[in-house]
Amino acid sequence: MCAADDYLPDLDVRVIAFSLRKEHLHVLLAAVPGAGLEIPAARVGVSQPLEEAASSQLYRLTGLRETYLEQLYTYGETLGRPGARLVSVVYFALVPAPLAARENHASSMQQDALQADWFPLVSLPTLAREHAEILAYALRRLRYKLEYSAVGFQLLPEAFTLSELQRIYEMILGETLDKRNFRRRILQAGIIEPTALLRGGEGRPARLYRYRPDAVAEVKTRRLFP
Amino acid sequence: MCAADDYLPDLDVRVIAFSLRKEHLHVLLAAVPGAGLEIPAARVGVSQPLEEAASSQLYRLTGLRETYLEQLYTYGETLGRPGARLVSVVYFALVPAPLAARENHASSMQQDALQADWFPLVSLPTLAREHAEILAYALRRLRYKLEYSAVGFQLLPEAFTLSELQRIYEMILGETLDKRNFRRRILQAGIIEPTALLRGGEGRPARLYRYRPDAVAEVKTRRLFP
DNA sequence: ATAATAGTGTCTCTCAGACATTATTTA
DNA sequence: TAAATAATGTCTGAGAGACACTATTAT
Repeated sequence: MCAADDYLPDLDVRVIAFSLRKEHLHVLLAAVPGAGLEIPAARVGVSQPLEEAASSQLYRLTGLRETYLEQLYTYGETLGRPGARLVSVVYFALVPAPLAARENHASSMQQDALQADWFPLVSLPTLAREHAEILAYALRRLRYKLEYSAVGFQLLPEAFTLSELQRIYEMILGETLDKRNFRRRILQAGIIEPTALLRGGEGRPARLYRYRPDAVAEVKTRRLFP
Repeated sequence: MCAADDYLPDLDVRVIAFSLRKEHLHVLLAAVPGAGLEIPAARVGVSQPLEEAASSQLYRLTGLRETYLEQLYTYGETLGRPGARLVSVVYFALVPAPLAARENHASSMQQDALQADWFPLVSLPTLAREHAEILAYALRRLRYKLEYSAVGFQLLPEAFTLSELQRIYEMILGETLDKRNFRRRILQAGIIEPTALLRGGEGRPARLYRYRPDAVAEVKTRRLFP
């Protein structure tokens, strides 16, 4: 035991990763022996920046870099033993939907190493400690962010159709949107642009769009108050 | 030295307190011997919730409870020595403007105990380490929050005139607002209500308003994207 | 009476929201 | 040719933003 222990609670970094799989929003959760399902955690190395710890944890989990990652909140979790403290800096991440081909491939291999897996947000199992509340807060923030920023694209592969994009918005917001209004507004915003490609399938082929890398991600929200 | 030290950076809680003094926005800063001016910090007690540590720090600094307090961000600060880490959970607080009578009274007594004092945001002295950036971020968040929530009232005493309220908005947003539009919108929002009182002075006396305690603090922002 | 501050109404233009039909493909 | 999905335009109502004068008090 160390004298300073009184004031040095344990510290880790956790990542809530959202992704679309099979038309539903999923989260990445880790099965921790003896504790149940948790938001996956990682220790922070000496003189390792917090965000980098989160980012390399996300790489370990998904095999992806350069995904959207943002600090969410810092929780002082109460563990079972009295006096024991765990401070978790929680990040949330948006992981692009996999192309159909690699869906059960490279990424799941990475996950197995940490016993992490994707769970659909509808019909979620019981989580450890306060993790259900933390996750609920992350989802609220995601919904809220979707309303004033362009963050939705981070959940899609590089090229996507407007119908796919609309379905994402509907899925996260939990309501249906008018097709014409949706297209008008999303195109006016000037953050996506058409490509020369079409995607075939059942019905008329759809034009593929892509996110404009030069576009400002955050749109200035109209001030309303006052 | 303890074996776990590698993974247990030092942890504290800091509070950025904004307040209006003499027609300018001020911040509370502490002079730390050997380190210069800092955002005031407090240790977190064993099994003390983070927010409570911040809230009692704010009480120590200002003598006030029940002020607006919100978690801002968690920084891993780099100290001088290599390998040394300090993780700070930073909160920001809005402290009501003092009534003219008690301006240099009870509250400054409390501050002296911790060598903390109010500094105007215009013409700010040099701060320790990364604290200037952290403060700039807090100010951005305050501006942003002002645009979609009712948080501005937290900087005023219980009763205030519409002109005073408008000056707060102008001061924080750094732009002038139209008087008639301001009044129309703030009254339509239904979060303040007139009292029976007037405040005299030079010129026509102004009606006093107060924040409606039953009002929803956060107004739903019109979705814009898309 | 003059200086200082409080208080009040209208018009225009933009944009969100509601709404139905045609176009192109595969089976 | 039927079924499936993509693509497109207009009208209306609400509200943001621009704008100038009258009212009430102290000096």
